[in-house]
Amino acid sequence: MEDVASRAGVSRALVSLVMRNSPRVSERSRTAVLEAAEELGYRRNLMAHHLASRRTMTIGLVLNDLHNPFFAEMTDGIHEAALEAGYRIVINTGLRNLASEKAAVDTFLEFRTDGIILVGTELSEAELEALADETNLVVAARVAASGSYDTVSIDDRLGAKMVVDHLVDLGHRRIAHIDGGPGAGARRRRKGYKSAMEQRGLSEHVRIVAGEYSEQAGTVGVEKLLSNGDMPTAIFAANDLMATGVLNRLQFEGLNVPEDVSLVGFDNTAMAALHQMSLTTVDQPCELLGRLAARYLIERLEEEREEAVHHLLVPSLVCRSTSGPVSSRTPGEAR
Amino acid sequence: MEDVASRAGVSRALVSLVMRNSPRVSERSRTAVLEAAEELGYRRNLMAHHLASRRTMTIGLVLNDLHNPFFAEMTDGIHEAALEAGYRIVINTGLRNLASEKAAVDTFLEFRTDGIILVGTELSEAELEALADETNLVVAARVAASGSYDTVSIDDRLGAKMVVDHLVDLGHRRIAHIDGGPGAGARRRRKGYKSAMEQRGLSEHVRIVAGEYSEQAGTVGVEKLLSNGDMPTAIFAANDLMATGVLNRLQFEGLNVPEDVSLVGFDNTAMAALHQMSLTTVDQPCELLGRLAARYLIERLEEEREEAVHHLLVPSLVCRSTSGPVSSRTPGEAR
DNA sequence: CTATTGATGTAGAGCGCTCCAACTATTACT
DNA sequence: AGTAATAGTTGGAGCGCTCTACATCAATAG
Repeated sequence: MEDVASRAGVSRALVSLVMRNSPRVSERSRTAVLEAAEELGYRRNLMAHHLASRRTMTIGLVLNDLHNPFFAEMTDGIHEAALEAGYRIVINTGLRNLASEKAAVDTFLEFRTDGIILVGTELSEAELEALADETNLVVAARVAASGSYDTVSIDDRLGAKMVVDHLVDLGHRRIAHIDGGPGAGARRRRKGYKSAMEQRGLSEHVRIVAGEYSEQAGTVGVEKLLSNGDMPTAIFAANDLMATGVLNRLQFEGLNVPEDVSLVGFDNTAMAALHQMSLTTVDQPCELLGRLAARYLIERLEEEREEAVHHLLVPSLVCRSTSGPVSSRTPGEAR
Repeated sequence: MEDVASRAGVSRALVSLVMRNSPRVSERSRTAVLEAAEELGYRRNLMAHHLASRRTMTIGLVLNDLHNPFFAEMTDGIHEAALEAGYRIVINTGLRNLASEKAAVDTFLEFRTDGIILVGTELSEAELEALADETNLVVAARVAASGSYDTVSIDDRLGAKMVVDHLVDLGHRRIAHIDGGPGAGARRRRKGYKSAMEQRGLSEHVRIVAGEYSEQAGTVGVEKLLSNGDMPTAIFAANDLMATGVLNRLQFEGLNVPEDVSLVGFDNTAMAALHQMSLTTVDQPCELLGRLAARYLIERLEEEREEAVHHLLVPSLVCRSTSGPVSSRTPGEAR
């Protein structure tokens, strides 16, 4: 910077002003500085910039699983909104395990990003609370009632209820759910499933198989269902990724979808819309969720809002071809 | 840091040593410092740390498209290798367009990450060369012979040749290729396709449709093929993502795969293995590619290697159910 | 002709850390 | 005891920037 300054015949401070394109610089010195910088191949050092200004204009984004298209779609929304407001995004991945997620968060904390957006976090409420003490926090794809950080999510419970209602309306009674374990919103989807089943008088048919948000878990889930009592006539998979595993395994076992077993997923990722899958699923407006998450974080930064905002979006059911009326065969002989 | 030092009854410099866990600190002062830090909720400031040490121990990773599972799988490999060597990864996305990719690169340059890994870049050779002048650079999923940066890739040409040979061996002659436009390796795949066709004496049947690495492009590609002369008996899509679009559209048009048209993709992403797709495709060892990319970059950093390394992996063909012998119907009447 | 103002420009302290050279305390060896 | 080596510790300069307070100067006003 010193070099650029002397080359342009101005002071270091002036170069700094030009770099931050301050309006109080004359056209003449501005171009002189810019030229000098260009000639010297000067590039400002963000480390020093941030250290001195105590602002990074950077948002840390922690994605739990790069493999799930849901996160990619959400990122698009966040990216766009952040860019519009002049913020830069830096991503870290949680790799679907707590330790890496904490490492990712720590990195951002040490980098002093202006704020953090957690998408699909597996941290406990207490940990989130502590984190919100240290930085500006927005949690996406998870519901919470905290007073110290914002959340943006769809109503997972309602989504699960829609699934159950849809299936029951098609005549299904024995509807199993393969859950998402510690995944984002998984608990709520499970609860929603359970209470909806009870509401429809099907408490005795509630059947929950432990899983996680992965294709693999879907495969395993089907195996468990098969080896373990009557096969249900419908399966509600906790997300689309898992649903692909379920579909795979069902077909492998010679079961037809939806004739023998109906299948419903959750997320409505691009994958679900593929002709080959054509999965009935619950739609989440991913991009909108992302935009909102970014917007709320930026609000905290720019307007210094302190009270927490909790935004719950309403999901909708997208009916495709993996769900259909319950078959006329006697239940259980599907195998 | 000052506070921690005085609380622990030592000097600032000692606290710094503890934070970087230097071995030349006595157990006693180490625990004293750690305790004091804990009590004060002290967290070192990476900005300052990096500024002073002129090392960031951070690798900038630019992914071109979060939506393509190929990138996710590759990231796993990079992440793992980097972590083992004590480096931290920060991701930025290029959003499949040049401007955002440049912005992503600029961010890393300004952040002074120790090096950059570009996965599936669309930058020109000249731009890469210039970039390699400014930082340590490894380019993955792209072939180049530069002397100033490393590349790690599979042999796209060979992969394309394998596809053509496979299809020709099945009796196909009219094999079309929907290309990947500016995408990583797309040019080489196109060239490989062309020269393999020529080698097999099928120059007259070479037919290339312009596309890009997206599902959408696959859909459009099929439309172009349909509306524009004889339908080929086989389609070679530039990557799996695009192949899903192709498959989709073919089925929508009432064409059976592989009876009417054979389809082969490229990448062997998890998607291709799904029972619903069961796509014949060229396998890229993504994780290995990632590991290698990270390793080469770290070599540059730690061993100050200067000569460029170019690592070309051999792809392999995975035959699934979208490719089969050419049908006996007269070509062209498939529709 | 001096005072006021607004537009530009500048010096210098400081952001939170690392690194170097130097210093002290301890142990080892003749 | 005397010297050397080793281990542990420290002050202060400096990383590359921003920010505050102030300086300069031409234009306008009184």
